[in-house]
Amino acid sequence: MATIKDIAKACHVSPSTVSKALNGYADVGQQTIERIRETARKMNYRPDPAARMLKTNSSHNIGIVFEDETMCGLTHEFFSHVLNSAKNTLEAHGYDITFISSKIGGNSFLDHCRYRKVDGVLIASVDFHNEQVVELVKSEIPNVTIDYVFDSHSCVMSDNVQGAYDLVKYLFEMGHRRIGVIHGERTSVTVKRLSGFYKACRDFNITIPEKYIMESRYHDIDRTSACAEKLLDMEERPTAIMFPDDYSAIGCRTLFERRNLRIPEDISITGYDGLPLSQATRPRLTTMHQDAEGIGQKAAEKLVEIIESRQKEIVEEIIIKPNLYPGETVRRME
Amino acid sequence: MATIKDIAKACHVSPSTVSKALNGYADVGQQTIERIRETARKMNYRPDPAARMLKTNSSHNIGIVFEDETMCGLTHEFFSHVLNSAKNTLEAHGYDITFISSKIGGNSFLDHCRYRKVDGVLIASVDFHNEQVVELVKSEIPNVTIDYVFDSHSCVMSDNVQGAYDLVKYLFEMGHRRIGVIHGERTSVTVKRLSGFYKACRDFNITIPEKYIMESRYHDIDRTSACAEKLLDMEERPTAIMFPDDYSAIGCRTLFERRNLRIPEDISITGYDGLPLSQATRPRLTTMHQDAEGIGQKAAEKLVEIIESRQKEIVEEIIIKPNLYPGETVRRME
DNA sequence: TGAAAGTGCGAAAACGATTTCGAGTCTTCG
DNA sequence: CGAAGACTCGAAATCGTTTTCGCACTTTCA
Repeated sequence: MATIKDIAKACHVSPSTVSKALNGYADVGQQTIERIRETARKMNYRPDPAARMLKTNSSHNIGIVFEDETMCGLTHEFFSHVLNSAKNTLEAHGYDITFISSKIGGNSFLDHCRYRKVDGVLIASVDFHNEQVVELVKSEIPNVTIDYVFDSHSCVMSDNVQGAYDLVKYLFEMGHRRIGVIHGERTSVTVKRLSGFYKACRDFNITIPEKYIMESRYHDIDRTSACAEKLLDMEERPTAIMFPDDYSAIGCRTLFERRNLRIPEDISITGYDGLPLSQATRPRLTTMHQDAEGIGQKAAEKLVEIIESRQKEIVEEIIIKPNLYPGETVRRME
Repeated sequence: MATIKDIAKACHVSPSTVSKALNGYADVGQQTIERIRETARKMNYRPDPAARMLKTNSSHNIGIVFEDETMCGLTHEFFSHVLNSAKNTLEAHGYDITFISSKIGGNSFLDHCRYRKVDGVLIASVDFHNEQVVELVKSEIPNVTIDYVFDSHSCVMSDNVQGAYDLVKYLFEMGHRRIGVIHGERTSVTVKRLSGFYKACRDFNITIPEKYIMESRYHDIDRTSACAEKLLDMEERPTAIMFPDDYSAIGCRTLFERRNLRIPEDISITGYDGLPLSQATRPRLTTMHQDAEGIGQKAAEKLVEIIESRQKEIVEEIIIKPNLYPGETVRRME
């Protein structure tokens, strides 16, 4: 690889001048700049990231914190889409990504970030009350969170209040009044969806018995299935069940089948996420589509903006609206 | 962060000695070594990766090349499992991972690898005839390929010959004689599966008309669906159709439904991969399960072994056997 | 006993960039 | 005409390691 010295020699200037020409310093002559830039291009020069990192403490590398309770990591149906889109966006800006784990470079996320000198970090799908995460968010490292708001920090959110609201509204319009809800663990996302749910119930004058609301975990078919079973066992069972996510909704169909319940004739169900898969399986799932690609891209762009403007102050809360996929798993009640 | 100099001062030795003590050089006294190691531990010292990288040209970083024809990247249902498992294994060995793209650090995979000074690279799910890939495999960078063998290079393979063979065998035993095949693009994996398929046909004395074998692409529901449609339109249609992968098999169920064909009563189908999802949807898909986690882990371990033993010569072809998930999408013919 | 071999350590030169500071030349203006 | 300022540029220090080489001292053995 060509180094800065090679270019210096070729242009009959000093390495300092080359560096300055390449980094846009003001004290270099106009023709010199052009000459240097030209030969750098010709020699296919790229600054050595190690050297630059050593000197400037920045790596052109973005950390990704991405752990969920079920530890499914990269295989997470929804977040893999967010991640993939963020990755593509970051690459387009010349950033590589590094997965942040608390087991490398120290004992915490922050240690790992400092160790690898990431320029910024994207935080998604974790327990935002985790003290390691809080420490990272409050650190000197620029960060953008996904689906959680910290005070005076930028984040990208899916509008979960509206999403849950619209889903209930749809069920209401289809004639459902007895609606069961199985929700995920009590994350901020869950809280928002529940608030949307309750708001809709008030607006449409639906009264939901306490026992219709059950807590499970996202992405956990076994546990969610157990909740669904309890709902089905009630003497006055719900006519529709809202699942925490598409994956568990699809996974729970085993249960209905075992009980000879047809969907949607005997029981209506809804998911959440709008995975491609939810529309590929039969009957098509009624679900709330979240724009995973949009979320990933916006988050990445925001982070790059913060990093390159060198001011952590541009705080913005970007909200992405979900939209309903009507599907075929909700029956119209007469 | 504590540097090597801080430790040198604390131990009243020179930085050189500290470095040597930490890196296991022989010319340091036994007590000196212990003293240095102890204070390094106490001061929570970690070598600066940038400095180390600059000097040694190695980054404790593993590159991942992972692009498929449909460009679904991280969202690929099967490979995300392979990847996730590889990632976990590599992290346990202290390696970070970096996705290799041809758009960063130059114009090719190799450029990017050199730019980031990755210690090794894991190559999966790409077009192995791509000249960029070939260049990378033949380069000085240690690498392990997944599902493709290069001469005198290590790789981890799923036994695709056997897998396809066993799938046909199962269909045969269930009484099927007219078996349609929709296979993926002509990668080495496809070639192996086809050879397993033909071998089984010979062994069981099944004659398959030419037109029953159709080429589609992996993971491409639209295209595969079109192939399936042609098979269904034949005057003597197959009684069973083998799909290239679970995802497209599940996706194509829209087609059967549209034609009022019940699975498996009217038509039998099989997938390939054995994704969790294939067993969560109804009816459970009959498919060949590949141990994605095992593949990822083995590949990672092999790569680490090659890197740390510093000899590229330990060539090994690790073969992972798939196993049949009988499922419920194949009908027993009378 | 003297040379050879073995031990333990440090000085210093890298690796490839960035950045400060000063120096030299040229213009400008009182 | 001389001083001040603008404009270009380079020397050198620095980031935190690794690694070579040489030096001093001790042990071994003919």
